Amino acid sequence: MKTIHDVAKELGVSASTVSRAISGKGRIGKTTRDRILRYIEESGYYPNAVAQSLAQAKTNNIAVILPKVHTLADIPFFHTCIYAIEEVAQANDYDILVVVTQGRDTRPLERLILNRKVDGMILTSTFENDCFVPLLKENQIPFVTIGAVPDEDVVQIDNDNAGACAELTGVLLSKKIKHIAYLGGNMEQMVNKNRYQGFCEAYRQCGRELEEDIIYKVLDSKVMIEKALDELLEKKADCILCQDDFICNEVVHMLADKQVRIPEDIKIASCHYSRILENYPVMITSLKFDIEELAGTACSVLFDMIDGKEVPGKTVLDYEIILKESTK
Amino acid sequence: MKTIHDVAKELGVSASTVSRAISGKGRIGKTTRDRILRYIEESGYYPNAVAQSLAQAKTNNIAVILPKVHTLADIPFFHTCIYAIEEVAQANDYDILVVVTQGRDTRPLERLILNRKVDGMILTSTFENDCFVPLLKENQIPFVTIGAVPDEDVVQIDNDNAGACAELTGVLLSKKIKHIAYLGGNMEQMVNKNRYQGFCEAYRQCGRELEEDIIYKVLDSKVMIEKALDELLEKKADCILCQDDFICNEVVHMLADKQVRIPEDIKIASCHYSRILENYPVMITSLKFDIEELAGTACSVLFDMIDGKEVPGKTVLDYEIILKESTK
DNA sequence: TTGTACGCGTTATCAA
DNA sequence: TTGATAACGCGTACAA
Repeated sequence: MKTIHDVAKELGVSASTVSRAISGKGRIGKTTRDRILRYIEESGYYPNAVAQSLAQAKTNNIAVILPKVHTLADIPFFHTCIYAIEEVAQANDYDILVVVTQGRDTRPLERLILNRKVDGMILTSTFENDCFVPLLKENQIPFVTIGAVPDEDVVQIDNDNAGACAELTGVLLSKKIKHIAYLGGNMEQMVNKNRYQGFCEAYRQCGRELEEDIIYKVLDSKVMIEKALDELLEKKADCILCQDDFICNEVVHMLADKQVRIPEDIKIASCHYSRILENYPVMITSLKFDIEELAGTACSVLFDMIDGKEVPGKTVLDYEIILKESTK
Repeated sequence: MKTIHDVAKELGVSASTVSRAISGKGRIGKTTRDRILRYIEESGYYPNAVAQSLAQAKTNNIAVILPKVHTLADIPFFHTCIYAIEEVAQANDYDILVVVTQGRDTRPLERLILNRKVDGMILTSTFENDCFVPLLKENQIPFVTIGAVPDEDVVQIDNDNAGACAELTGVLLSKKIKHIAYLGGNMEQMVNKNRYQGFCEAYRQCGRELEEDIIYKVLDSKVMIEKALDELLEKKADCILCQDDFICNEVVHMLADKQVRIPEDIKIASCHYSRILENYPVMITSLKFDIEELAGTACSVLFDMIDGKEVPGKTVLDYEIILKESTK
């Protein structure tokens, strides 16, 4: 492989002149610069990224931190995050390094921090009591989160989950619906917590009392979902608001098994639209977020941070409410 | 950040001694080595990966090349690839760099090659006339493919798609099934080509003629699938073999719309089991491949290549035939 | 405007 | 067994 010295020698100039011609930094004569640039083009010289990284203490890599997920309902979100981030990164001459973390195991992240192979990181999942955030702060790693965190001085990009859920709930309440059951799980995840807050907020705004007996907040298995479902059907709920598509998916199938019709017997809405919802005979009312924009924005903001620019502490993105037959 | 020289100075030894203590390479006294190792442990020194990369011409990174996919049927496969590769990489002290390519656009790959940020690559998708393979060969990049390629001297890890499809077809033929319709799309993808070959092979082995009029090989849109479906129903096919889950998914929904019952009116089988198949009222007969093993093996083999070890030209992994009610 | 010399942090070669 | 020194390839003050 050809080095900058080879080019310099072949052109009868010094290596630093070649370096300047490439980077555009520092003064350099127009003639020589053009000559060097042309020669580089022809000879196929390309700077060694690793050597650049060492000299400039900048890798042009960022890390995308993913949680370990396996359910069909969760996969598309992170898939879209990866693809959207990769696209923005590519456009900015960055590469992305993907790291998977499991639960509260911080070791993969610690290793990544020690290795210093990246200039910044994107957390694609956030928890109320997040163990990754303090680690990154301590080590002064530039990072952004996709999703909210309680910590105010963390740069976060989020959809307005609370607002969206409040509006959706409000719409449901404004219909002739009497009893909305809420089916949620894993309240440590910020997204879920915010959605539930929005749900409560809508009740407050309408001056209605929450019906605690048909609110389920810790459903983390199919068995629990089914139990909750049986109960709320018993209690004559006339609508089910599902916190995410995993729950929604289960509910739709269980209702089909039980011969309960949507929306004739009970209405259904989900707080997240993923493609999995396209697979039902009945279209589901849901909240739709632009994940590409979410992740792409997160990436752009991170690059600004790395460049030392001023960035907003929190970027809140919009949502859409998709009304379909499931709540007709 | 502390460097190896800092450690050396603080310990009153030379940098090279410290380096030897860490790497284990070269001779070093037991006493000094232990002393250095202990001190490193306490003081929290950690070698700079970028500097190591430069000195050793080894990045300890590999790239995972992904095609741009968006359908719910395709996403889980690549998701599992990423996660499985990341796990094996992590265990071998490697990091993975994810790059997305679109169609036959080789620029992302060219950029990656020029940058030399990785020691090797994994192609997660293969085509009959692949434009990435020759590029990597020319540039002498160590790489493996997940999926087959015609080029014999490419190291490839694949499931026995042809064999699996042949066996599945054989099973179907051995039942009282008379007319199997074949629904396929995008024959440039090696996996699809091999499945079709398996399908044909099964007919040959049974001494039966292919029924060309109910074989569809270029279905790349919902409209085309629906047209094919109408035709084959007209022609009294009694079973449909779907080349992948995207097609299977469409077929299942279209049949439901048309009030055609599975398996009473027509039987269905798919050449790929993904979680999307779990979402139907009727379970689908299908081929099941262990994607984690597939991708994990690909990664291990690549590491062996990078280490200069001898590796098998082609690794063929097994499959399972899952017989369900859809072909009862 | 250009060239020289040194630093980035590590490994490897060669003496001692 | 250990230490000095030279790579690895590039960027950049500083000098010319």
